Amino acid sequence: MDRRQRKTRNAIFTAFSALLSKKTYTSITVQDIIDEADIGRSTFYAHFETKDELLKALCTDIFEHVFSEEVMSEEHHDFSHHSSFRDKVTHILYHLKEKQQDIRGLFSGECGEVFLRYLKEYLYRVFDEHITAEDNIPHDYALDIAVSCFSETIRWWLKGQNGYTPEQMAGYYFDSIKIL
Amino acid sequence: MDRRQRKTRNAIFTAFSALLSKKTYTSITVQDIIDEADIGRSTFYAHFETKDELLKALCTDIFEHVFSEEVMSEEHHDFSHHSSFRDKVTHILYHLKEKQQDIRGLFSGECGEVFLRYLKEYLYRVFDEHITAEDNIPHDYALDIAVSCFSETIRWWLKGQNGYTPEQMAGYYFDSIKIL
DNA sequence: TTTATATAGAACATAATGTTCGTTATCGTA
DNA sequence: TACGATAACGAACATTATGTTCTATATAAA
Repeated sequence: MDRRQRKTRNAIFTAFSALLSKKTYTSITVQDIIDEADIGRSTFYAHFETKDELLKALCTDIFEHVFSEEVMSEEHHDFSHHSSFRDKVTHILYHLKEKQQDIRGLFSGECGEVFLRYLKEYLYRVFDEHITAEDNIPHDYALDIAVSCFSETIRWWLKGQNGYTPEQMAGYYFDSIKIL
Repeated sequence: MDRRQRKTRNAIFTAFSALLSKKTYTSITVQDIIDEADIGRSTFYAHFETKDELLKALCTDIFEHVFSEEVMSEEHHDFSHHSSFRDKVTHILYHLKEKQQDIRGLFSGECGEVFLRYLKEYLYRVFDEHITAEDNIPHDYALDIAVSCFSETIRWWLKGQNGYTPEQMAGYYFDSIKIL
């Protein structure tokens, strides 16, 4: 990828993230992004067909980090092997904490729908093997519940003052759901 | 309220619901609603300032029924007294089933965000007194989990072929969550 | 019947989207 | 470092949807 393209793409992402922390998704116009990123109009459309595409690209960008195996900070190194499901969950929470600035704006408002759908797509893949068949309860229902409870846990965590550690949140999560 | 107003308002609601089952919220234009409802342009704006206001009004309309005490069908008469929390939940599920045609379109797509926020507002009020303090788990977190798991239960239920009864769904719900 | 008001519908202003194209700047490479 | 490719610029334009205004007409309530 051309250095100019990388630079522009990055400028758009940064501008978009900054705007999302100031105003709501629908109220942000392409013009706003162009002004904030300080790029030409046609340049924006050369990169993204629509504002929605940009949102999706930003989500993909974030999730590629959040669900990566790599270890960023020192402190959560212990959970990176994630032998157990609980360790895996904790590992994801550490990654989310690192990206919390970018994520906060995405959770609320109208783009929450898109963001959540993407988040859940990833979570379905990760959680699937860990949800074991329960008596009477349909498997896909149990998976739905496990996934949406976890995304709700993330939302609650990031929305607050964030005085809780990833380990604590994993604890709350596992203490709330019977089916885990 | 003038009979003409009632008629128009109803035509708009019906048209909007019909459109929602065909296409997505953002792709629906005011013009689409006007055409479908067969009303004049200025008439629409006399009733609703924006498409979002219409969506909110429709949600309010539906929830006023869903969370009402009244009993519609015969079969769920037994749950209308809702002495226990479980009975109350079952009662709500019966009401949701009656409105399922209107609700399906609202759950998916971009208006899902708005619909869910409204749904959860009601659920918070209903559930609050039934979520008792647990050891270690913050009360508002427990409430969040209870509410979002229930709305996910509803989503899962209405999305499927709906071969499950309200009683069964209440059962699944209570069997999934520890904190109830 | 009368009075009030809701609706129809055309015309208009506004605002955002998305495209086009000639020019300029920057990149990767020979 | 010079050259060819291509990305960015930015003005101009077409298109589309929004929301407003106004007058004539139809319908409701009394």
